[in-house]
Amino acid sequence: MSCKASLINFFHKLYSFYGEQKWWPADTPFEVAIGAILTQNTNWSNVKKAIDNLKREELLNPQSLKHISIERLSEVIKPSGYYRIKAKRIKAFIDFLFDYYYGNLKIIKEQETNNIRSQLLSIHGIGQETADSILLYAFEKPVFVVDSYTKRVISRHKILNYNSSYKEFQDLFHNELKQDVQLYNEYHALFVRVGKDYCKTKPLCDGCPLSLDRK
DNA sequence: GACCAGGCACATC
DNA sequence: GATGTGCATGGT
Repeated sequence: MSCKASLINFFHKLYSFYGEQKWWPADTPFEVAIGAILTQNTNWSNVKKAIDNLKREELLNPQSLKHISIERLSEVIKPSGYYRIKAKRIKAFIDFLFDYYYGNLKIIKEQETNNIRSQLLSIHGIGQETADSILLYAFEKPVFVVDSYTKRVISRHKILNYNSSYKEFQDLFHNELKQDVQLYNEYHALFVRVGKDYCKTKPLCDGCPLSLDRK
């Protein structure tokens, strides 16, 4: 089928239009994981404020987050929105980290990808997109991250229905593209970039590098 | 003031 | 399995 050509073609169009995105914007894998939780249904500019707060308070490390109260954590991450829920989710992640891995992310990375994924999914507040973001951007595993922008673009091009499952979208990319961490890294980041610019009200409208009107 | 943003869990049918 | 709802801030 022509999906292979289409998907890699989309990638090249986006890449030549926007260039390298240099994701994930974080200094450490741990920061990626916390950022992945904070960015759930939230603009990154708000997440950045929360992360800056955590850094300023010297809280952006497993030990500090293990000992901080959930109330205090809520206040620090407030700008990211949904702060009460996200504080619980971060705590659940930290508990997992200390219950099974001595608070050390490096130990997790050595395991098989699907094994890590199911462990992440068992943590309260970590769903498929958050788990896959951590797998790809923190652990550098070749897992394609599907987000709302991805679904909009793919469904607008009538490759899949918008209501298709997460797995169906992910399988599309896994099957049609080579399993390549750098490719998946850049591709997802480019979807987010093009989504921010063009997908708000009129996805793939005039001027968008993936516009339906230009071939 | 309305609308949106790099989701997820939970209730209900 | 599908659908609806609560969660919340800050930018446009």
